[in-house]
Amino acid sequence: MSERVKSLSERQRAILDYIWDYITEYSRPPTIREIGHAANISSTSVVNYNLTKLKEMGLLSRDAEVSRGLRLTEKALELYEAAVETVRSMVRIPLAGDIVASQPVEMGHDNFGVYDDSDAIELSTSMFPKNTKDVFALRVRGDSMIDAMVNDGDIVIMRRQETAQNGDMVAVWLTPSDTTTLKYFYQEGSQVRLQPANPHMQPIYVQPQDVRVQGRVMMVIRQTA
Amino acid sequence: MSERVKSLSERQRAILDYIWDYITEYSRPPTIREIGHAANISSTSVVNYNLTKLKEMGLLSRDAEVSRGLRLTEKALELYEAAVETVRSMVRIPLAGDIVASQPVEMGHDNFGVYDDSDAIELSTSMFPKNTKDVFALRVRGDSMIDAMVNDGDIVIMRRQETAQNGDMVAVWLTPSDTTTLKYFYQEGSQVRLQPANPHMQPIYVQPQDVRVQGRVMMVIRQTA
DNA sequence: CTTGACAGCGAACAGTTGTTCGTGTTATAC
DNA sequence: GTATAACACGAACAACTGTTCGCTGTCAAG
Repeated sequence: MSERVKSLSERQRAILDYIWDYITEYSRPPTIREIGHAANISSTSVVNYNLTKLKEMGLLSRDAEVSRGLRLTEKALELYEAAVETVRSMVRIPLAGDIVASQPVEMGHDNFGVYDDSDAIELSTSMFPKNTKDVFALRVRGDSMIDAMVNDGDIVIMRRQETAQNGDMVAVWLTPSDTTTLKYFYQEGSQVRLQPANPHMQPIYVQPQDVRVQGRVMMVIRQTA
Repeated sequence: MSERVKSLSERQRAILDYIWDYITEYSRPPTIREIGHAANISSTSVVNYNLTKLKEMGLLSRDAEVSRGLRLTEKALELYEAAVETVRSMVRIPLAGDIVASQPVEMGHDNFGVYDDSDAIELSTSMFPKNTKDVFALRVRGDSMIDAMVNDGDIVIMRRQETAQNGDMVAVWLTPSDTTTLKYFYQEGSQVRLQPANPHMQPIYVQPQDVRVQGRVMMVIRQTA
């Protein structure tokens, strides 16, 4: 995120700052000329030029031929919005880290409670009636879990446990391939069937000693807006 | 407060509603003519007249001689955010029904607040900073949306709106094939690109008149335990 | 040295936008 | 019946606003 910001020219930074300030103060986006005046740019075309640049960086979106047709994107808002977290009476689940296919799930055994407060997921107790001990959230990195219908950026809420019941969706560490995947777990006779969430995909069968259950997936959340 | 609201004429109510909806959707206030068009008022002066009335009632403030110089006051915001205030800490979203590929999304226009309490999703407001008007949840039936990485039984939380910004994930009704799908929306020149959430899949290109945006997908939730 | 990308300037244009004015309609009070 | 206020209409205007175009200057690559 911040490396993108580094590439901002001084002017673009000033423009972005002004847009943010203006919206904060007036609850509406500024005009091109207002931006130009604030950034000491005499020509509207220069403002337009830099706005296009900012748009290409994904920091704002524009509605063509609409007065004040500017909007800051989520990416831009992140730069300005400090954590406006307020304390609420509900389940607070630490966003403990990332989950990637190439390494085991990090189980924050020791650093429990050391997680950053701003990085947490809040869920209503009605959706989480059970106790929340050993429950944590992980953000999925990469699209290696896409076969489990879990995408890059999704948040997986799971409970740490080393065993699984049939039908549980679990995060498992596969020793032979050294990979982490999310699968439905079925103990069948002497072997284990790992069933992808995507019903169009075929299950894989592994030996119990090659499977290390890391935790049970309780929920997958995908925020698109 | 409410006696003041009673004194709103039907037109003023429509205008205020439109301003609220517009700001929610576009993050900028509408113009006088946009208001007039939405409220079936042919003359800008009539809109101006009613805006003055609304201002006198303290429901909005205006910046003279500034395009889109409208702002809703706290008093007006109360009218729309009242529902959220009661719960305070979380948002209660009606589970309005099912979403299937073979028919348009059902939009519960009128039965707002009449939904069954047991069929609702509760989310923390920290995950949902915006207003919750026209926000509802649908349970996905069938695996026809699997290409959008949305599975049978998943819950889609969406906001009803008929337009989309580039990059929004939307539920769209495709006229030629009579199907509903979830796709990322991109207006590109004279055509629309619908990008599947699964990055391994190819986008489809359609003509704007063949696409009917039903709503914006704000979140997808999958409960596995 | 030349070229091309990048950044910027100023001017002009067409469409948009808030404002104002004269007029018409309706309902209520006197 | 008429006066008054509230509400509405359409037209016109000046200012505002996004867009486009030709041009200049800088600077690193070839």
